Amino acid sequence: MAASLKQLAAASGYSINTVSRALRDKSDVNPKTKEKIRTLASELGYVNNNVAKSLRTGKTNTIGVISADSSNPFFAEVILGIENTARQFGYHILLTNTEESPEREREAIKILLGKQVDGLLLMPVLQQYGSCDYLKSLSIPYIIVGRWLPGLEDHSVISDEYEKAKEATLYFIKNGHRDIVHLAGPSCVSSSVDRMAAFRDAHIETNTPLKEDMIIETKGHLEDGYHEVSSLIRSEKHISAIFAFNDLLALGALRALKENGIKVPKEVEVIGFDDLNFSKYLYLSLSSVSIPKKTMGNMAFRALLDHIENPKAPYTKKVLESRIVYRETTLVHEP
Amino acid sequence: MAASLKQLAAASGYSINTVSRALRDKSDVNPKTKEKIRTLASELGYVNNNVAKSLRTGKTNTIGVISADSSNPFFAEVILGIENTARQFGYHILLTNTEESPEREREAIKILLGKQVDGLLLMPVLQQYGSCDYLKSLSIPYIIVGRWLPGLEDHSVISDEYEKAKEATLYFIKNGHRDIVHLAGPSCVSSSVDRMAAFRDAHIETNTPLKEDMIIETKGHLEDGYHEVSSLIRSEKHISAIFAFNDLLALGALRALKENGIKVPKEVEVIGFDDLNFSKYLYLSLSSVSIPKKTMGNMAFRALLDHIENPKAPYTKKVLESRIVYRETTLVHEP
DNA sequence: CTGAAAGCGCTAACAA
DNA sequence: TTGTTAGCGCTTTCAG
Repeated sequence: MAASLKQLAAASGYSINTVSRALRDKSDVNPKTKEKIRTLASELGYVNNNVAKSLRTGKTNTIGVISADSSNPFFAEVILGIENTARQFGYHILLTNTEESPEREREAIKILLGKQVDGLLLMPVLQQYGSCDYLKSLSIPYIIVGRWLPGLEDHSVISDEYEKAKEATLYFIKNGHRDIVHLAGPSCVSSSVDRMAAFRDAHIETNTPLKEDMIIETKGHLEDGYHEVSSLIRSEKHISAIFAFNDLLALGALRALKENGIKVPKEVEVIGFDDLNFSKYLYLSLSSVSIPKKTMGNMAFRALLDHIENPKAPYTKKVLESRIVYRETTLVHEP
Repeated sequence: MAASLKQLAAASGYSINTVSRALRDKSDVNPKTKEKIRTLASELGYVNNNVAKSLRTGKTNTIGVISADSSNPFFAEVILGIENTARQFGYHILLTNTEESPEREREAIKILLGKQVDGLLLMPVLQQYGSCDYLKSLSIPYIIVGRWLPGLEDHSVISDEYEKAKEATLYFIKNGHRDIVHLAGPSCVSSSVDRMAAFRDAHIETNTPLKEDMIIETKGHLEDGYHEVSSLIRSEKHISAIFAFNDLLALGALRALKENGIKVPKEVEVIGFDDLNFSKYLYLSLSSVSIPKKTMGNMAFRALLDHIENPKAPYTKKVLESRIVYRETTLVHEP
């Protein structure tokens, strides 16, 4: 196994160079020679050693993908979009998870740099001290997917979530809701910040009083939605609507409401975020802000590729349009 | 950026070799020398070039992971288990999706071999012609995750799904069901084969008549469950229970039942497979065969690692125990 | 304890 | 059209 150019050269009588050029279909090799070498290569099961090639060319055709948790359906979809597009362009992805830990994020970047990836696609956490500086010092291109980092906004491929989060909140307010709970995401994530800000701003702009204890920070997990809403109900606080940072939280919340005999959407309306694949198939199809996840992954890779191929090109922020899909967890919805 | 050993050597006055050995904390380097070199390295932002290292050592500390669709929550969980464990052992994963296409599977293997991965973790499709031969000819170790391939059973890390699928079907039969629909998975996947066989065998062993048109092959997607059950209902075929190849199909089926005003579990009982994270939080928490997905990924990586470190070790099939979780979509369930 | 030299497998510049 | 040579950055003998 693992025949090398050297062996092909020995077996064919040509030099290593000629074999290499033949295999890469260079124009200055005699077609007949190519043919001979080609057949020999496939007979011997030759596989080009990309490690050696990369060392020589300085290109690995591999990018690093750093996500918080690739099993989260949102990230999973984005990553699929990335992988599909990358493969199409002859790139492969090295995947790492950080569980939103800044330390692991740093470490992941370092390791991926060591592996000489051609670029980085990351969903980073907001950090206190100098993480941006670290990124800024990178010599390879990088794109931030679905999030932003202060000072690096131009590196983002992101959706218009602030606008849509506000629209969702305004929907509630206009419908007369005054006790809207916001199940927020982790504060170290830019999307949490944006969605929460939009939630607040919608209240402020409409002069709607907002009780601070209606904003509940979570890690964005399924169980969080369930537990937080369960305990909210137990505390007998009045809830008339729930705006969730993501569909997982919304799903947990719906379950908690159901267990407590609270009718959705009559007594409580619910809007989630991300529009996961299963959301429209739930018993009560979930109203949600629909983010084009695969497209986001696709665009992120293409943006990265642009910068890999043209390192001097300036970065520009890319904003994808999302839209609210009103389904059965809201009173007003499409049929 | 990208300081090399050479530059560190020049800057420190030591030879390349000494710098290399110091950085790798070899015992035969003067501690003070080490210290000097270390600080210099971090000042210059030295990052070890793993491509060069791999070329020299013949190890990449990277494994290839080939899945059908990493956005499918089942695979996503397994992959997370793989990635977490791999990282723990200093390995990284190169992820590729095949969408159950044999051609893409072959191509993926070839590319990953070219990238010199130290091993392969795959969820392969059953193939007609000689795919096993291809795998058998590989010079690197490989483990088949959650599936099997004829003749390569020893390479599998898998769950006892045949047994549990039979148990689930028997549950239905014992409860008096005679019109049990099986929403099957794609026939090119071993788990579909096993679960369907178990479904049949349970009927045969209990002398329960089984109508062929109650077995419906699907691609295992959410929409398939919804559409197949919808059209089943439209055709006015009597259904009293549904055994789904996976939870996604079950979820789609539940939605179809709900839209048609069919009560679960009173009129139709449903059991899914995989026990996805969200299944217990559904409006009707879903009864399902619970596969330890992360553990499976974990074990698969460890098995692979064993063979990477000890290439001569014989392969042995590893079977993980799964269990049926009876929830609200079955009449009998835990509280 | 440190250094010199070889070479992993490949591609690219240059010669023939 | 083909071959020679050098070298990517690292680790690994082997000498000193």
